[in-house]
Amino acid sequence: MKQPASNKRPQPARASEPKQRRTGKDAARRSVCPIACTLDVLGDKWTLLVVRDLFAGKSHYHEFASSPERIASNILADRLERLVTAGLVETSSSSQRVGSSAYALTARGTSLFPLLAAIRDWGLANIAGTQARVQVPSPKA
Amino acid sequence: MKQPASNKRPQPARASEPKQRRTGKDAARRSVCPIACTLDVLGDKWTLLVVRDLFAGKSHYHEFASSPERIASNILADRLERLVTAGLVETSSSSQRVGSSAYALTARGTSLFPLLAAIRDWGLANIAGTQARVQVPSPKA
DNA sequence: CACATCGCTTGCAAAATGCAAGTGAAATTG
DNA sequence: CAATTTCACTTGCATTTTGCAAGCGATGTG
Repeated sequence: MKQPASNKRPQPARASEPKQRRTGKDAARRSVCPIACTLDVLGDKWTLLVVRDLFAGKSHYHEFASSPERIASNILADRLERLVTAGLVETSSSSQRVGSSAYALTARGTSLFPLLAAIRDWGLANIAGTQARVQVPSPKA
Repeated sequence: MKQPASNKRPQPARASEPKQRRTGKDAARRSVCPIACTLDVLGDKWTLLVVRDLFAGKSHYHEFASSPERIASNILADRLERLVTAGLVETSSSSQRVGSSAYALTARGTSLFPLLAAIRDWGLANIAGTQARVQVPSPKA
């Protein structure tokens, strides 16, 4: 126990602070930085792959699940739920099944295209062996 | 124990396959998709914040550590090491300390700027309360 | 109506993360 | 120049997230 005898900051300990751990779905925003805030939503290895698949025209659970990266089923369900919560994806209940069946990007989700394109372009230019597949869904094919 | 009696795929079990778990630092590439490959390198909540700080001119460990998001020390050390391994960052041994002291983006690291800008722009446009700070390091100030 | 498929859940082990507290060397200070 | 402070990390540990396999109910199909 070394106590340098000064420099103590005993932290008054307000009794009603829940000791916020910065993790979990309800984690507080880390800062006001737009990069940090975007990463709070999209910053992991799977979310943007689901978005990529949505841009590629996929809409069903098993289509996402059968992408070459083989996302685990529980992770996929979690990411879809988060994307819906974040307002980037909506479940079109066209066939109104029990579980949600068809997913689609919202307008806000579609606005991710430049971001996704920048990531794709960087990968193509900087990682050997990568191949482009996703195309811009041409407005008037 | 319900065994549907058919549809069994007993997986011949080649004795010499190490049962690759797709996690850890040496995880294999998940696909040839440039987006997936980029996320293999940058896909987490912290890596791009370190890159952001590097673009903002920071170069020392304690500068990254004192960013508003308060990255944990062990995570910061890990991310810097990965960035160096990935060839995006180098330790300039200008003052040749024991621990590496000054970090800087390599040319490949600098090429991340459009990606980072796209993320920043999306955040600014789509997440309320975000504020831009990072500026393009003007080539001829 | 047996069976396959779809859209998820569940259980569990392994890995990553968050946090606090070191540690050792260099720089600073008295 | 001894004492302290700062810097750049490490370490230990609890909690959370991930990966993987399996299961499960509700359709769809032959």
